[in-house]
Amino acid sequence: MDTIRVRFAPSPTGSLHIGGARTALFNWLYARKNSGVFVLRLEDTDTERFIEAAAEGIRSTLRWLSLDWDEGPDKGGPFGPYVQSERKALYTAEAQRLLEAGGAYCCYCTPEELAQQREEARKKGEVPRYSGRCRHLTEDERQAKEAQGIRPALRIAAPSEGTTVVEDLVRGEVSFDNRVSFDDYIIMKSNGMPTYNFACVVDDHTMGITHVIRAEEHLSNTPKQSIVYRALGYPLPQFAHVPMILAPDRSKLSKRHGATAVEEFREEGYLPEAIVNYLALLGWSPGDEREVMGLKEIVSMFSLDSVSKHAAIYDVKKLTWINAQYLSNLPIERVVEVALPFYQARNLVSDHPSTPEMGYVTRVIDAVRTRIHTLVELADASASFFTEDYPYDEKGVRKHFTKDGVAEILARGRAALARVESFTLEETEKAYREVIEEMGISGGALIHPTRLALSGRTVGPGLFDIIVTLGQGKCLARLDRAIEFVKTCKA
RNA sequence: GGCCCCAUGGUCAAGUGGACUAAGACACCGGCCUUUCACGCCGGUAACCCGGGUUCGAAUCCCGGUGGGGUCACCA
Repeated sequence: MDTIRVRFAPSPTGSLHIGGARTALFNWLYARKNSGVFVLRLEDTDTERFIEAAAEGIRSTLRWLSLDWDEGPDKGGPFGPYVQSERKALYTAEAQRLLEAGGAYCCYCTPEELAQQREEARKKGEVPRYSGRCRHLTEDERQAKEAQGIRPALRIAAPSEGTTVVEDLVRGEVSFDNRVSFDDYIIMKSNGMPTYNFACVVDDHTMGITHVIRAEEHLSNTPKQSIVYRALGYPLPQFAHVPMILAPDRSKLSKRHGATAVEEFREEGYLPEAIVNYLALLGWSPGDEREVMGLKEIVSMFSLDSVSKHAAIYDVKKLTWINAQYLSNLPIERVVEVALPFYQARNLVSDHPSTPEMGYVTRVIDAVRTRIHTLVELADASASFFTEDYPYDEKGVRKHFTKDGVAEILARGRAALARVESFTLEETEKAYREVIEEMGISGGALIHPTRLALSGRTVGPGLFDIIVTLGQGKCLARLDRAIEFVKTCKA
């Protein structure tokens, strides 16, 4: 059996959003599962909307998600180039071949005329369709247009009767009535660039793509492409139209819906492991109760048969939960690796941390990581471990610092910690328990003010984890500062 | 509007004619654990869009309706 070849073909007009990422993921999964080849191709035939930086942005996002491609721009491969604007000659040649075979014709209508025709059709309540006006131009008429210097676009001579059936791996047979489903659509623009429905077919064929896996929005394009395949004499690939990802208001994803770009999730502190895991679960399921799965496990389970047909609405809450799962269960080294930039951006950790500094960061992260959902939350929640200049939570101050005798209690705690020789979890806790017993107070009466004193917060890791992580020196200094602060509170 | 796709809790989703008194997860609500907050554990609320068929039997098959989505560019 021939090697399976799939491709992800984004157009560099913006950043990669989660819908595109999911399509890329399914292609990648299918390739990896079947020992196939995953091709990346850039569809940049729209010179108007092309954004220079977008191509590299998309590539780096894919890399970040660890969706690596076997052939593509930057990487090369036997079917290159992998950028459509560099394949113009190929499209021109194939279009010419089609023109000569009578499968296509020159259209001299201007975009303005066409827009007007559409408008008129719409007014009359008719379906806007190209009239076919230029299809039957005589040679003289054609020459006249050429003489006027009009650059023609190329239209395909589409069949106007019969049906076109698309064989789809997730939807089965889908048939389209040729009389009403499309008209003589343009395959080459007057500027010499191919349109999507043409370039896509030429590339998929010449790149040996065996399975076209893409979002459902392309399903109604498929009969058009199918006609191009036939007209050019290409064999048809397998098609699989995967369900779309919709915004929470059930509409198509757009920038209007807040964070939809993968990069935004990255900035908010989501891990690639979590994003990829969540995306895999949107429109696909392993068939059992598994949810938190690494890419390797997903690959082993993946199949187009188990891809669902209906669109899925994405739910940030579940993504956030998965993110939290990874944050607390991934090897600590990995969490430190991805978290470090967030600490550095806040100037909590130096740009080139020393070994002891890294050791400290690691201990802090390990103490805090089960309580937060994102890396932003992680850095925020542990900020006070890295600065002596942290504020005290206002509500906490009212609750714990204004009680009678707090200064005394903190002072006793400080004295107890000062006496501890081996600054461990067991010893520090033992010292504190003794204070509690001696003073005849509840544990909370000492523990809560101390947490506030040491971290400025009322929530967070277990108190003795905080104490041991900070170390004796910092603890004593922070308690001194808090005791002074408590005194000013009363005044 | 034409064409196409889809339809299980708020969301993801299992289910492929009898094991459905319909899994599981997120979210939500209780409780337990605990020095706080989380984590974890236990429990709860909540769904087969509607109407016709087919069948001994339908969430599952067929038809119609309704609803949602997509698409109808010299965009991809």
